[in-house]
Amino acid sequence: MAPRSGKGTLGAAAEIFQRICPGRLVLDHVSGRWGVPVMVLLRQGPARYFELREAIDGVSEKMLSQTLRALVRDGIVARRATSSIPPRVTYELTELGRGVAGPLGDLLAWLSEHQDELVAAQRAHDELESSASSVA
Amino acid sequence: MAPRSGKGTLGAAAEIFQRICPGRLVLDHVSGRWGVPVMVLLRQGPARYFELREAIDGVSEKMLSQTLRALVRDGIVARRATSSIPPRVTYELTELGRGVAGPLGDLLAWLSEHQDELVAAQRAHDELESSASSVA
DNA sequence: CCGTATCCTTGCGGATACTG
DNA sequence: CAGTATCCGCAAGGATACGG
Repeated sequence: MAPRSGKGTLGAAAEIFQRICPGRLVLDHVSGRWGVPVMVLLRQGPARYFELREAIDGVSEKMLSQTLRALVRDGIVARRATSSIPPRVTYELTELGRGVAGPLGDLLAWLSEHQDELVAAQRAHDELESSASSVA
Repeated sequence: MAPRSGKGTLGAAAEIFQRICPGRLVLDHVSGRWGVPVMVLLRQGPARYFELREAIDGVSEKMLSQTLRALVRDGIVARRATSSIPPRVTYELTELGRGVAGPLGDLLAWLSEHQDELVAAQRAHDELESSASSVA
C-alpha cells in the first residue's frame, strides 16, 4: 500500500471529492494551463510582464494577465509596479508562492524523471490497442 | 543554473515552457478536473467503476470513462475486467501510478495545510480592491 | 510598456439514450 | 454492471484592438 501514513492515508485530501472546496480554488489555478509555467519561471526570480510573455510559448496577453491576477489574488505572486512612464511591472513569488512551488516542483521533477516510462506506457498501450483490432 | 533535480531547483522542469512536451501529456491529465479525485481515491486501493462514480461527487459517466482511459493509457491506472456477466471491472494504481501519487499527494497536502492562508490572502486582496474603488 | 475590453472559436463537460 | 455514442450548452481561451 501507500508508503504514507497507514490509516488515514487519504487524510487531508478528503475534501477534494466535494465539488467545491478551498483547495480547489487554488488547485484550479495551479493546474490551469498557464499557472504552472508562470510559477516555475518565477522560481528563478522576479520577471517583468513582457519577459513572461516571451518566455512562455503560446500564451496570449489575455491569458497571462488573467493567470497573473489569479495568482496575485491567491497570494502566490506579488506584483510590484512603478507608477511612472514607461511603466515597469515586475512579478515575483511570495513566501506562500515559494511554499507551493516546492511540492509543485517535486511533482514536475517526478514527471520529468519518469517521462520515459510514461511515454513508453502510452506507446505500449497504443500498440496493444491496434493489434487488438487486427486479432478478430 | 543548476540542472540538478529534487527539491528546490527548477532543473528538469525547463521543458514545460514548450507548448508540447511529454510532461504536459500527463500533467494535463493530472491537472484535469477529475484526474486528481480518481487517483486520490485509488490510493486507498482498487475500486470498481460504479464505486468511483458514487464516490466522486458530480462526475458523469462520460468524464469518468474518459479520465480512466486516459490514466490507463498513461500507465498510471490498471484496468482489470472479468469477461463474464455481470461484468466486474476494477481499477487500481500501477507502480507508476503510486509513484506519481506521492508527489501529487504532497502537493495536495500542502494545499490543505495552507488553505487558510490562501483564502485569507484572497479575502485581503478582495478587500483592498473594494476599498481602492472607494478612495477616489 | 502594461495591460483591459471585445469578439469569436474551440472543445470541455453534462445529460441522455443506447449496447454488450 | 460497465461502458459508448450523441447532442448541446457554456465557458475557457486565442486574436485583435484599444486605453493608461
